[in-house]
Amino acid sequence: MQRTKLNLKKIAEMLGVSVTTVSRVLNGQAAQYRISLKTEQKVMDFARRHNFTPNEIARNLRLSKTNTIGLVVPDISNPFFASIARSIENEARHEGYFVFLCDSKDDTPTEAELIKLLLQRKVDGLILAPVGLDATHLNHLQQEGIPVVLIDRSLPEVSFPVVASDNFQGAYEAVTYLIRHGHTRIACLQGIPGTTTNESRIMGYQQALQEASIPVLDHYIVGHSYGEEDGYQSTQQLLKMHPRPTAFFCLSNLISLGALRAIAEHQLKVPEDISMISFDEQPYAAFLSTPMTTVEQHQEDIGRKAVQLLLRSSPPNASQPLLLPTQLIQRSSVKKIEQAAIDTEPLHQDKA
Amino acid sequence: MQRTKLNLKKIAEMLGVSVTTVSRVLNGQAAQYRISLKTEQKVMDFARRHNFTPNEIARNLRLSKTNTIGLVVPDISNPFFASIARSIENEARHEGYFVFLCDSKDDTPTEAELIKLLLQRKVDGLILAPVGLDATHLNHLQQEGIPVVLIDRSLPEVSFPVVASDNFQGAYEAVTYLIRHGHTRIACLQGIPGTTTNESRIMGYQQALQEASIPVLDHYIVGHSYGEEDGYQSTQQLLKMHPRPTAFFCLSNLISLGALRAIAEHQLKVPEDISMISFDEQPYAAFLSTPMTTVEQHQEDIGRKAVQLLLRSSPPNASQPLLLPTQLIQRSSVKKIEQAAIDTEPLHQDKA
DNA sequence: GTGAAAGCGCTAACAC
DNA sequence: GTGTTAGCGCTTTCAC
Repeated sequence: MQRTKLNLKKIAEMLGVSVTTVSRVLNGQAAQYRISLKTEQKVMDFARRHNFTPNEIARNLRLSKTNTIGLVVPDISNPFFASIARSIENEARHEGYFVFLCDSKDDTPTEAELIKLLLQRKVDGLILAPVGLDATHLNHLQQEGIPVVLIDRSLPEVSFPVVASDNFQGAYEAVTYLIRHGHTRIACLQGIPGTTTNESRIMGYQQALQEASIPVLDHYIVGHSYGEEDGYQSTQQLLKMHPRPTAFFCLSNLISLGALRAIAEHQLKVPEDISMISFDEQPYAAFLSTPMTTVEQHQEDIGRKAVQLLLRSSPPNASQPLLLPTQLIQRSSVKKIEQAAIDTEPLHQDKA
Repeated sequence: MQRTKLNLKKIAEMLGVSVTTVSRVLNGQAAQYRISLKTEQKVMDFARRHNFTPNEIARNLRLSKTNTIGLVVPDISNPFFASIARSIENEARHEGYFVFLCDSKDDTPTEAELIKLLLQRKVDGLILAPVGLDATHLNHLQQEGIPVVLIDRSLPEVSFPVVASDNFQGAYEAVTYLIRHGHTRIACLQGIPGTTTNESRIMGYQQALQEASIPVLDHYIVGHSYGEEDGYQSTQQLLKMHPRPTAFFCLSNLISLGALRAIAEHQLKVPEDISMISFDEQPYAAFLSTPMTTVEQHQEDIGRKAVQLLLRSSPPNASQPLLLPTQLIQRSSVKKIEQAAIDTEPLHQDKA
């Protein structure tokens, strides 16, 4: 644009005013400091003409505030986190913040490293979807005095505010639905064992079974991660069992995709041979070879709430996790099994 | 951690050395400046014990370098861009950069605003997937002297380096494939008209038709955006036509989802009634009610190349767009139509 | 081997 | 109404 980069000082010199005045005008404090309209115009005009805006880095340093937040997610290519990221970016920008996107690849050391670097970068806040197995690096964080909000997953050892779906309730409803359709041999294809999200869902699963007096079989709970491959492996394992489960409860969209792949390889059909319910609603769920019954989470809400909590919360550490409701979306991946009759009162609302 | 935040000066005082020395040690320049091992150890130990790292913002200001890059995409919740974002974040971090995630919502003014703010934030580089209809704000950018790389879409008026799929070739192969399966009434459900990505695909589509001496019908090219709803509307429109197209070539994953919805509503089946090929391979493509034949793009490569180009390119403006090959993934959404025989030599490799 | 001091560009307390 | 100036925390030139 111009030979030498502009700055407040140069502008002040050129305009014959002081740096202070330029700064004030540019920050919209002209009125507040009773700067004459003439001076204000002069500065504004110049800035506009030369397309000048103050150096943010200098402001950041001076004000000890960067207007940035760090977002760390396990996998941004997972549509679930992509939606959350979108919502967070949106909400943050409305508040004048930019967000650093970081992908931890579900690896705790990477997560710890990212957090360290973000702090070094002086982000004003941190939104984490932690891997969730180890909390030592998070405990460290507590003393840094920087606002932190956890999303999706949490850790018992840590007392940051949490925004997540009501995983217990979502799982409970899904499994209850399966039971009402006559299923008793219900497998659970889990995500990462030991993480709060996973455990809440498992508890919902178990609770539903127990209430129906169906024994909880440990070997019906399989899997180690939320990925596609894991769903595939878990299914291979489950299909070998005798008696075989009649229904799969998959704890993520990717797991269910892996399960579908394995089921197809075995020439089996959903729901004729295997009934299925999957966590995470997806745009394509309705168009799968068998439209999938899903437990929908509201990513928009999770993201929005997380930012609001981060930016507005007066108490740095909230106590109660903010649990957002899920919704069971009924399609046709669950077969009604005859021999069970149970009561038939409607429990869930339809959609789609 | 400690009462008053540490900084170089305080450390220097406490250790009885100068700020310079502390800075040098912490930057690994101890050897270079022949600092005594004793001093070095003293500083290092202190830093480690107090978990001290230099304030990045201050460094940024001093060095006029932020080690950040801005990423602007039209929709981060679109799996296509989510994958690219992941790849970019990864590659960038390997190079020591952080990335600001920005979602333009396919809105040019928003895009322009974001770019302005990112420049103010002094990002070291910009990776843009531009909306692609208006280039005025990008022309502006040219003079800022900041490295810019465009991905996915480009603009004729602008001369930034571009990394994208070979859209012409991808479309050409897909449509040729349809033609070889006997289709002549092939509709194209396009994205945003006037954008290079869209036009390249349209040209590939037309070229394939022309080579087969099939007339190009303007009213067979429908749609205005890459979204699901647009695919739905376009399909409604196409299904009303007489004669009806026998094949749909959809220019995005979301468009094809919308098309599937409309087709289902009309009680039609893929591929019996309508054959389909969709741009963008997706994990679920194989599990749709009819496994979808797709044109796969390599998002990983796009992201990686973009970062490399951005960070390594000596010439600020590259000339030739970097075109990455696509791959046709054959599944079963294309029906063979009898009355056409054509030659049968194999043209494409299979996968999945 | 080490240090003093200038300055990156900005804001704000304090003057007048 | 406007200006002077002291830093924010760091790097680096130049000096010894």
